[in-house]
Amino acid sequence: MKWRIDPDLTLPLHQQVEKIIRTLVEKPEYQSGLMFPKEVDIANELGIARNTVRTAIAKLVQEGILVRKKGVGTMVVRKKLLTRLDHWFSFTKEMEEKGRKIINYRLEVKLVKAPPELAEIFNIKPDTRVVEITRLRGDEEKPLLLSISWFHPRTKVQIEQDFTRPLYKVLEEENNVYVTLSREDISAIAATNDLAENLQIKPGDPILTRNRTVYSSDGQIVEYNQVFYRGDGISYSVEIGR
Amino acid sequence: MKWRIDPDLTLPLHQQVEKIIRTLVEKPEYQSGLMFPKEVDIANELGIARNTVRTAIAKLVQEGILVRKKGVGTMVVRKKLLTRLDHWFSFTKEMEEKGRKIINYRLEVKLVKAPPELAEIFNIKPDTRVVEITRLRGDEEKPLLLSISWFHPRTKVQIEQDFTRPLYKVLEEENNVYVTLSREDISAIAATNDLAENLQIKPGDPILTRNRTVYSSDGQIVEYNQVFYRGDGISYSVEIGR
DNA sequence: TCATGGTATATGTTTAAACATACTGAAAAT
DNA sequence: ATTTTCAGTATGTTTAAACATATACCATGA
Repeated sequence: MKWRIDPDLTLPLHQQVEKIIRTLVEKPEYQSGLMFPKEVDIANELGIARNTVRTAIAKLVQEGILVRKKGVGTMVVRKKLLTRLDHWFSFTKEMEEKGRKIINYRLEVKLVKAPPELAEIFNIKPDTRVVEITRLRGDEEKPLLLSISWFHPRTKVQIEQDFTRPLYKVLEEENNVYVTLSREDISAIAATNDLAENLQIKPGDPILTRNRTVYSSDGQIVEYNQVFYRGDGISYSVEIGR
Repeated sequence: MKWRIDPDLTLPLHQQVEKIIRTLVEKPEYQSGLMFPKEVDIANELGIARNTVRTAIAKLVQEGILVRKKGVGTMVVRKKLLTRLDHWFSFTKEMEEKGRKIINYRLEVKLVKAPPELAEIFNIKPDTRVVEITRLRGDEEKPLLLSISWFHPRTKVQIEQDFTRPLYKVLEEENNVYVTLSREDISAIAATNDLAENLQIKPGDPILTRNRTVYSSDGQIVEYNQVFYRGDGISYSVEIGR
């Protein structure tokens, strides 16, 4: 048996393997899309059981660093990703858990020319036509958020599809796209006139925005999404002593 | 053309077990702290291998629904939790990844009487003394965030401790507290005079706030934390065509 | 040409068994 | 009374092996 124990004395084998794989992942070959060594090979190479390698790999899959596909192999996810799929609908879910019913004020699907910034994100030619979905959603009382999504042409999303169903289900069943990861940015901005009108607040009022880049299981961009939340719409924070 | 077959017919065993455990978890006995059945028992009860039960449980642990302790057993985490530990420092990390050096403008540690709202969250008597840590952090140019933390008396955090090190390390090594989960609320507000002065912006400017309740591995509250970010400090969102 | 079908391949599932280790609590020693 | 020791318990680790299944690719036949 091989003992390559570097730092810790008796670290579990699968954690040692995890470390090894973590450094492997950094190698440019794999970063640029080369198929990762198959688990059986890694196991043989290290002289350990396949299952031990599997638990190590599983951890990295769970972290969104590796993506696996049955019958195909394992690949390194290209970008640094921040959010897991199960974080996906956190905002909506959170609101639903608070007992608020979500209703759609407006749902608009159209084909538009990709603005330059979007073209750059998608890595496509500017003015390529992409599907744009605008949603204005809220509770019975008032609109709470404005969401705008664009889909990469690769996904073959059509404007005729039924977007009233949950988006990830539509993409899976109709477009054969499996979303798994997203990168997001959150910030606070002051409402523009346009946003203020949509969300029925005053221009300059605080707005919470979230920009998401959504990736499929094979690491390719599926969707770019911007959401604008009313500052008073999401959270009922307790303000403490100040 | 292929259509949908009944999904549950040949679902993997461990996923079926996962479902079973998910419903088990809902039972009030477990919600209120009763030790969860041990994996060997579950395995015998269902007549399957221990390993299969383990993979099912592992999934729920990963989701933060269950907490396990070697030699003790498995417990249901009491509250609905939103964030995983690895999401913990996302904001700070994100900034660091963007190449910005974070510097501390102010670090203040004091013993204060718990305000009523905090006392309620901590479930302690009002005016109980708790440790409060205030941090004003930012880049070379300007402060970016104001963070205020309070620690539950149970943690035995002392004002003499060294809080310049990463907080979770301090808690682990000095207080024997292992933080694993947090519940958070994010919203946008307009800057109060006090906040505006601290963050060097104008009153009324948008601020991103995040309120976190931090739990230890045994499901008890460790820390309550409020952070106020400059609206323009966190993200460099690409604004698209509007 | 295009659809069909088969096969090699890589991951996914499941079992069983042995040993390791952290924690608890009670008994024994100080 | 306090500490130490020890055994029981529940989870953690690791191996090995067999079978299942999704995918890709190639060969065959309409």
